[in-house]
Amino acid sequence: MPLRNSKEIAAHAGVSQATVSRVINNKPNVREETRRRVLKVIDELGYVPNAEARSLVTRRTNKIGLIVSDIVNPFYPELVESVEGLARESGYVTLLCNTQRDPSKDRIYVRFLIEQRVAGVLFTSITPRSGAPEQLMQAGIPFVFVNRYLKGLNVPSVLTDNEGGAYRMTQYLLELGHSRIAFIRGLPNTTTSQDREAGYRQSLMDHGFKVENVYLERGDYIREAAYEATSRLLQLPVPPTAIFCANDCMAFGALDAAWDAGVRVPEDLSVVGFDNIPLSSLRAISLTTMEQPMAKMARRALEILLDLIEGRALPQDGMIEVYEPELIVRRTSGPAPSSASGKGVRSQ
Amino acid sequence: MPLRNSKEIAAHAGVSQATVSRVINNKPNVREETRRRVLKVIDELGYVPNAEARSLVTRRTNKIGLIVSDIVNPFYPELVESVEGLARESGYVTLLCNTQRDPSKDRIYVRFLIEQRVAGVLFTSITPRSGAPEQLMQAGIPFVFVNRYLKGLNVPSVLTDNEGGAYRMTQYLLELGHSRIAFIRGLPNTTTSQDREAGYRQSLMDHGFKVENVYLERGDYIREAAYEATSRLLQLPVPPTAIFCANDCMAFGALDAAWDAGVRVPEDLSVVGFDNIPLSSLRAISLTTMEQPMAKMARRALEILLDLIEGRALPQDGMIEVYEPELIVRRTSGPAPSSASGKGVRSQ
DNA sequence: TTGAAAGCGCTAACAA
DNA sequence: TTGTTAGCGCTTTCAA
Repeated sequence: MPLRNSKEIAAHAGVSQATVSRVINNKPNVREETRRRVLKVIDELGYVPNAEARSLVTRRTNKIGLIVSDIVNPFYPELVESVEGLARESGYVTLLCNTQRDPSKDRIYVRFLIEQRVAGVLFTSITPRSGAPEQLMQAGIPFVFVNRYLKGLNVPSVLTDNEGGAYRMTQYLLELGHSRIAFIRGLPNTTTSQDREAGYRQSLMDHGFKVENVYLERGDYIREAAYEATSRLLQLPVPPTAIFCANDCMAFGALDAAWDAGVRVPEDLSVVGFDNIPLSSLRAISLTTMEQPMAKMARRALEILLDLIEGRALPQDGMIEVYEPELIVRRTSGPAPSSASGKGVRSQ
Repeated sequence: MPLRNSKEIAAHAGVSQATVSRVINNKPNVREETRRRVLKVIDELGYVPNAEARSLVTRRTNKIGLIVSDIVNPFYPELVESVEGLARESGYVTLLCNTQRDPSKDRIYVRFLIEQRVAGVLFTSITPRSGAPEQLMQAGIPFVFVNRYLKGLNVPSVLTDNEGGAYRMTQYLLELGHSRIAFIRGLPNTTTSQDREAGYRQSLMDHGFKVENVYLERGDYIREAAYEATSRLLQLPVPPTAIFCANDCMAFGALDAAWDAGVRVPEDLSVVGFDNIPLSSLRAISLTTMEQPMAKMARRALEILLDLIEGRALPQDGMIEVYEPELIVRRTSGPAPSSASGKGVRSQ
């Protein structure tokens, strides 16, 4: 038995379809007794209004698109939970789009979302030249960036001060006496990785150190790649005494690589990350990292999106909100090894 | 500038709306030249068909609902990725519903999904008496259970042999010489927790041991609760020598508690989990656990759902597929301490 | 091969 | 307070 429609409800209740519409939308000007009668029929027949038909005539939907690059990266679930939770509270349903770290999927997903006539889109993992923002602009659908953003585009964005955070993290390591600090990059095309690298570079330079290319590795924000990168770093003639990973996931990979190489952390090698994902606080990991207030940022980004959708705000130039990350010192970082002059840092 | 509609395309191309419809749906019986002309106009005007209007007339949508209880639990993202990925490949968009471990939200979400007229729903975290299955049945919307299921209801389900897995895990610990094995339950209303507990009990009994109530604790599938539970267990006059947690997340909490209590793992205490989430393989954790092939199970569950949706199958009695979990022995489990006769197991 | 017309389920003017 | 009517954007007969 398929679903009922409002015409059937109207017939059963002996009223017009318009009155049924007024009742289900809590509109005024319905006699109390009529309302009760209609509600009774709705309940008895198990009627559920059709949101698609409603959207067609009201020209508004209660769907929002959420695009993430890698739901399996423990960084994203908190963000997703936050967005989806607030969306539901606000009457919106979330269409999840997981691009599996493939920027070319952005276009495909955005096309999907436009077909669905979503009210707005939240990008957590935007990359340049995807064409996705242009598609949405042409369709007149508002969107907001969170986490990553695009430089030079006036899109409302909620960000962490990645450069400042990385600067401070690097400074923290320098103050511990480390002079050979490696950096493992995230995905090349992302502002998060670029800005963190910039902070790392600036901090080194400001403190009188040179950026050594051998200490720059690529990790693509994934654990396995960071494992490989760390293995390479540890085999250098003069290995680093500290490794700064552009996110926590990669730091986990780095810790594994150090473990397998017999390098003690933090005695021989300091490893630090960025994000402070929930697992980083496990006693057995206890990763030093920069905490991003992702839940808060995600909520704020959705708030802005809802303001845009519901006409409470217009996208203005430079609507960018920046949150400061916080240094969380745990047990994977420590003073540079005293014998830190050459191969001495390696215990194997 | 809002989006175009097919009428505008028709006008610009000098054809009827019906022809535009034929073109965008790749229907036959359109002259090649006409097709090209229409496609050109579509491209120029940036036309994107409206899925909602289409659904209204075809009476089918390409939306599926995915209900998870706790996206932040690292167990779920893999499942979500798998479902969402296959859904997109099959032309469906996924509406994500995260109940935040609150079964009463099931009803609210299902109502949402019915309003959206989703083509089908995948439950990963069903609990009894939510009313959600009944809602969907009345609406004539097919659904499938994966991970958790409901006994006595003939709903297609894709499951792990939780009881068998827990039985084998308990046996493994018994064979290591443990006689005081504690069990930390998951959420009470879930078949996963109940079945794992049943396997634990059966295994103890089959090997001539009694189930001691003091060794049964509640952990609700979350790390923090398992931390507390473990702390209590370790303070018992005769503490357990092994703790079997109903999922990996809780095992992480147990490891933290042991750490804080100065109890060595696995020398003084073995800790094992269930799931084999990606982080369990970290060297610093190295958790012994039962692996569930979640990605595979999720894909299979969605396949079944799509078969149901697209009429390739009917929900038959007992459409239940069971996968065997696999014991992964790592470093959190070891022989029972030889001094395992009283307080000796505690090092602090 | 193409077009005209009807209608999916709903809301919103307007009229009563 | 309630009903009538038109129409949102699309597909689908049926006829040409």
